[in-house]
Amino acid sequence: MSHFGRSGPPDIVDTYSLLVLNITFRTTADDLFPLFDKYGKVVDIFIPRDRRTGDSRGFAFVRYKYADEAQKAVDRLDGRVVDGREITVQFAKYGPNAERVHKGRIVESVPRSRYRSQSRSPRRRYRDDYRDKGYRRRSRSRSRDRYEREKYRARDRDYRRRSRSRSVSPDHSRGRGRGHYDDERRSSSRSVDSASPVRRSPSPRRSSSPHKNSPSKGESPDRHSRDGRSPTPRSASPRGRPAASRSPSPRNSDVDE
DNA sequence: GTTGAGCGTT
Repeated sequence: MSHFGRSGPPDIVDTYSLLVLNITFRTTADDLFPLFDKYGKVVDIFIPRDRRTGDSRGFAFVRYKYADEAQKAVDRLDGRVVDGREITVQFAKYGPNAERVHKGRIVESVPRSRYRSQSRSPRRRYRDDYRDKGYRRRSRSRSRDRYEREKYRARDRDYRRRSRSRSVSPDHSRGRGRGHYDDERRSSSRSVDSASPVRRSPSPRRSSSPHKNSPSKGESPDRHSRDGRSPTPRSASPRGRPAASRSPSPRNSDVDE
């Protein structure tokens, strides 16, 4: 996707690619085009984007027609603040096909015709390539990963805490004084046993209406539900319920109220 | 709505 509407690389011959780093994630080729075009003839501008989300990766490739212009652009645009961020302009080191590039110009191309004969060149599809490089380079968002990790850790912590709760039980260590106290302990243990390992209600509140709407009037919203159609309009076929075991309240039909 | 080392598309 080039800025010129062409598909793929227009013509990498006699073109000098510049790598623009540190650009904002919102910066597009349209924003970089005028800046780079001012210093020379820009052949094409390409900004790699994530295939999953489609977001910019934060860097772009600007191809100039002449090396001197590219050099000038690098010298003039390198360190320029674009969109509130300092961009880094430098010559590309590698080409689109992993070719060695010198000053943005491809000086060494991969001899695919030669390797074609040999099985040394495995047919790496886009998927494979992506899985090899893309995912590894995916650590572009450290904060996000950290956030996810934090979440995970929180869960782990909760889990651990629950486990510890049981371990803390002194009844295990208390092997002394087992008189009538035993009864009490048993009672307590039983209580804890049936409350701890099973499942603890994280929300003891009866607030079952998270709606921010606070009807001061004595309106009955449930009436709407009841009076309305089926309380569980999950599918277009209310009768086509293949799950017979999914009846939370079998007396729903009985309930007249 | 967020992020930030790096090298690319039909």
